[in-house]
Amino acid sequence: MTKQKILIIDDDKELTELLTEYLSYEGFELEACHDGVAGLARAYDASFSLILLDVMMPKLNGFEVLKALGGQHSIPILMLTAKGDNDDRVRGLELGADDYLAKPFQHRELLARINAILRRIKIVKTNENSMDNQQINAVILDHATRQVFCHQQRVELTGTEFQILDLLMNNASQIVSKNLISEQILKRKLSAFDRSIDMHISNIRRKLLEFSPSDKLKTIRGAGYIFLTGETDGLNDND
Amino acid sequence: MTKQKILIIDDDKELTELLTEYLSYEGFELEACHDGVAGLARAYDASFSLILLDVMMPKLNGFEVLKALGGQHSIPILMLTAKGDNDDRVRGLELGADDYLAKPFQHRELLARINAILRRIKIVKTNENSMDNQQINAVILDHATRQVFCHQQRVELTGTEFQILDLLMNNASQIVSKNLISEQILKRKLSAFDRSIDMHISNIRRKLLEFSPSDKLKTIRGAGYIFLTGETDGLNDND
DNA sequence: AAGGCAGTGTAAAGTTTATGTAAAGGTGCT
DNA sequence: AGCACCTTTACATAAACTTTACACTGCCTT
Repeated sequence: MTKQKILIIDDDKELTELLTEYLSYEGFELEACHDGVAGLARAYDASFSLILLDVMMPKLNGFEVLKALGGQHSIPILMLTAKGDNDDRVRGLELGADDYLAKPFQHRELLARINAILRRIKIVKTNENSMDNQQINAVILDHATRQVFCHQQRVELTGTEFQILDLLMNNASQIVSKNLISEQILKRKLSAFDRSIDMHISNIRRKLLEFSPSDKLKTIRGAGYIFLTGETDGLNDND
Repeated sequence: MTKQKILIIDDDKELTELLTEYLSYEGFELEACHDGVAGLARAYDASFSLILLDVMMPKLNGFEVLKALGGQHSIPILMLTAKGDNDDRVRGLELGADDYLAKPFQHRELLARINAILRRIKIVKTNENSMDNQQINAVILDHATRQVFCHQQRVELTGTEFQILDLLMNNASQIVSKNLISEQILKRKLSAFDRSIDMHISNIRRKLLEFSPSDKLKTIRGAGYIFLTGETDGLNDND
């Protein structure tokens, strides 16, 4: 990953230099603006990961910059201020700031707050792309793409096979009856000589076994099937 | 949108009741736990949007809960504490908290901080899915001019085709069901033998293929379509 | 222990259903 | 009317699902 860029908007040049040095040392790339107008102009550069915004500034103060950005700005903003008073804090947050730190502050706290914001954004982004996947016993099931992986290898399943495997994995280590599978997936009562489910199970088994040494579906004669977790749950045949 | 749920973990029952009342009034749904163990158990319920976590608690304190959650927890955490000292704040943030508020606090500031965190998450999520001018897999979609380019070549799409491609690209690498396309774009329920979407997809495919060697729309039989990113995501047919 | 029986595994054949697409038909706009 | 677009129809094809058939396995009975 490339260095993350931080924009400092603060008229206190001594402070910006100090912060530049400290945060550079921590692995960020810094850029400083010394008044609100210049800062606002740079704030639209999407390459910044975060903005440190001072409140007391010439031309345009921090609150005015926040207002100009409209509260829905895509770059997170951490406000800095000499005043520590409550109303200022609330006002900044309500105008769209993500956090608020009163001067003077310890560098370490600033860093912790910066990292907290960036970390949260990263988590959200990651989660967006890989939400409802479950992994059990080397089998990964991805609902968004309807893909299945077994030991990191792509397994091609049909829609019904996918649904049955999903059902079994959602009830891993528990017996799932053919009856339930039939009603839940095939949307019909299981009738006397219906072998469809046996066939689907057989196909899932075969496809998974291409990439795995052990059978992950255990048959319980007369009762149904179990998806094995692979842990020592006494259900495994191969141990 | 449904109410957002907040989990309060704090042994001070008077405080949790007060906060429950206040935040309920502000449109949140609250649930309280009065010790770290119970709170930790509930913290895995993904239906919560945010967790308010007290530091001083019986059984398991706030820091221990944070540690147990492992710093990569998908639910944002706002720490509450009686101590206002700097080291505690930094420690909480470094352990994975998103923000830190010292007791006693004004309700309005708490609300402002909660909203700041939730707002940021919402912005990130929205941005992830709808850049105004996105390019995926050599296909550029420009909303401003409603133009589409494939490998730098202009592709003439009709309005519906554009909207469908937009929807698919906004959910690149994810299955988009015909049902969703129908309701979202055609503004009607997908009925039994409606083949419109198949036709639109067919037309988009044909037009894109004029300028690209590979089909960018993958059919998932019985489930829908996927816009392929072209990266090695295992979805491609041509590799 | 042998035999029978019901439940299961699976290859292969048979059937159904979803999709691709050309072409015709409809709709609304200029 | 002419045009652009959307929808419907129709048929071909491919994929998925079910049924059939037979082999096998475990369990019960005798």
